[in-house]
Amino acid sequence: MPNKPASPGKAASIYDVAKEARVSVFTVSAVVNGKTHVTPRFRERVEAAIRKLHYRPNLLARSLAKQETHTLGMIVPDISNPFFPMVIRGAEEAAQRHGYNLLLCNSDDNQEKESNALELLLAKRVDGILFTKVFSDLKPAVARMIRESKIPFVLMLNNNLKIARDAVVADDYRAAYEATMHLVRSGRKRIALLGGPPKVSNGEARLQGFHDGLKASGLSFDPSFVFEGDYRSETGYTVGKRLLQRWPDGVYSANFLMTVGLLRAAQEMGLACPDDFGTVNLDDYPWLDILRPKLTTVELPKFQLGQEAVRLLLDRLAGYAGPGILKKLLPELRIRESCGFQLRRPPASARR
Amino acid sequence: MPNKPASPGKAASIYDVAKEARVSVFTVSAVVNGKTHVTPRFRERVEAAIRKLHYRPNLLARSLAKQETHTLGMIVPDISNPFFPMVIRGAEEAAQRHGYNLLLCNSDDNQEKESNALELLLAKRVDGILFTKVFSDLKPAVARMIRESKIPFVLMLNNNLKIARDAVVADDYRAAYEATMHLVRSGRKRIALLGGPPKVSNGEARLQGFHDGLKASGLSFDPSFVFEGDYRSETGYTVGKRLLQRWPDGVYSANFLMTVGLLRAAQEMGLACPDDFGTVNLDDYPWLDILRPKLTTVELPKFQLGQEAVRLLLDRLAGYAGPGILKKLLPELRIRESCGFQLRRPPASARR
DNA sequence: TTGTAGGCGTTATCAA
DNA sequence: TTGATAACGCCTACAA
Repeated sequence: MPNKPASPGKAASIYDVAKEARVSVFTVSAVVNGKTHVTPRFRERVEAAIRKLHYRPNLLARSLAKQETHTLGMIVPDISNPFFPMVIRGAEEAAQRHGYNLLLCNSDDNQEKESNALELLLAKRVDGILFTKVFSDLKPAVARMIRESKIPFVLMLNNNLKIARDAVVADDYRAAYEATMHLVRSGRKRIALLGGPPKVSNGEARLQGFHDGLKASGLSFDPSFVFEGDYRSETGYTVGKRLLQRWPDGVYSANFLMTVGLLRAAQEMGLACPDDFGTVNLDDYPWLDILRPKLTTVELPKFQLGQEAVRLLLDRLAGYAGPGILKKLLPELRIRESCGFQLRRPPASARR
Repeated sequence: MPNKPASPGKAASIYDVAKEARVSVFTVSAVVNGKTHVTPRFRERVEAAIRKLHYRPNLLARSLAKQETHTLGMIVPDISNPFFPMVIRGAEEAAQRHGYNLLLCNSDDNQEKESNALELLLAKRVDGILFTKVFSDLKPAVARMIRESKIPFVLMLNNNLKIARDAVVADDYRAAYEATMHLVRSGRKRIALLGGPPKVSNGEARLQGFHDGLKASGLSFDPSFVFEGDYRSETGYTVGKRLLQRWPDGVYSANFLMTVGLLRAAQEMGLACPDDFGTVNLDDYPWLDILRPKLTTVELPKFQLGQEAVRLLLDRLAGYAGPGILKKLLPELRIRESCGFQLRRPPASARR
């Protein structure tokens, strides 16, 4: 039974348009969805009515009817961590291009918020979910929700394929390896690692890359030069102090915020970078070039990270049912000043 | 007529639960929504069925039926501009606390994307919209959409109350005034303004604050020391070069990204901060303290900006129908090193 | 090519 | 306190 006529304070519905154009809702629907089966005269009448009533399809109703929302959920730890905005832009760009929208949630790497976010996304019936999980384990309840939900998940920055079938990660082994090699190339011999939290999927790879980089350079691996942080600036500071007390001459720091803390600790201790110790930092930002010294970094392709994740998700949505896919994104070493490395060696007199 | 029994691949509906618990959908709905009118025995049966079937209410259907989504739309120029994440967090926090979610869109300060974003939010039937608009004018079509939509809008960083009834902005007059005064206090006499784009709502206030600051200090206002940018780093660089060629000894730069460009330009020109020119930068970040010199800034309360905006919106949603409200957030001067100002004057021998 | 009517999963109004 | 049943706005077989 058709709805009532458009009341003054409410948005026009497809029925209002149909009545105004003296056609059926079917015809209106056909016009709105760009079907070709409509006679020009009818089409014009409908379009005129749409303009007149300022009709705008109700996406809620459409989603309910079609059983798909064309919306992708995305859970990130914290949008105010400067790492994530570009990941989100990458995801958004890829999603938009295929007619999908992004519904974003912050989890603060907190089990409960994570669970709430997931609950919300599932209740809103998103078509698939990008789950960015840097550290901490999965609450069993959350793991179960993922398993029981019938929609595809793509894990980001976490390669625990027991959680989801597909994942896209940075190649942490490679990043640590490259960083370590560069520190060695810059003449460093007592190299420390300021890593992420322990027991994380990428922690092992990073440690291994660090280890192998030292070995390949003929240096020995000393576990007491390995320090664990949690990617936050304060921790970079406190752990950085302990770390610097061991007098390393090189540090690989596994994210930018921790590097900020590390440099603050160094300053308080009267240590200069790169003179007293060199630094390679994971992940780069356009505004870093006003830092002195300019940071030598291993950049992860953040934008691409988001893009690829969406691509995997859309493949599943398009029906791909093959085995799980793990994409590793290659990091890129960007040599600047914080290691004191020069491609062209300075004259011997000026060498350190 | 009740729906079919739960098919294997689909989520359980309220009907499935009702059948499983041998009650009506009404009772299930009452339990789900925490009504008190349900007999304990019925309630238990329903809850057991919910657990068994992993039932989760479909928010699409609920929104359609209740004609409200409990979702607020938010349009920001660019999430990867480090200014906005904290604004978003503030808005999100306030929204969550009142049972609302945020649906985020990037406009890239681009008329078409802005229009698309608005269209999407309206089609998704959000209950209200936070519209962050730093610069550029409103396309007539967009202005019309806002006017015709029956939902409340709150404008952010833009006080054009012809667009929306309520708005929350930073006090740009005050920020510019304070910054200018501080530059003068630091002994600067040839002070330049690196502002935002022209013809923007806050442009005039900023210019006036700058002007009044000079006047109050007995300095004369020279229009050729006023430069216009667009809040991007590249522009800070190019405009910064022109600006520095006029040999100012102080610059008020109206956002962080432009300051980055400005400092890069200065470096290329062999100019040192704060020795050759002092700088006050609008808007502060926790990781700025590893910059040398540490930037003296006028911070805008970003988190609070988002919070207050949501508060205004929720007031409208709660039925407030009074006159429009314009909230101005007071900036906060944070004195550090980039002006060369010392609270405790150094011995005369060391003075500049 | 166009129209009719039933379904999507809720809430809400009336009866019972 | 509970239960049928009609909205909510759209899509889509199936019929005409």
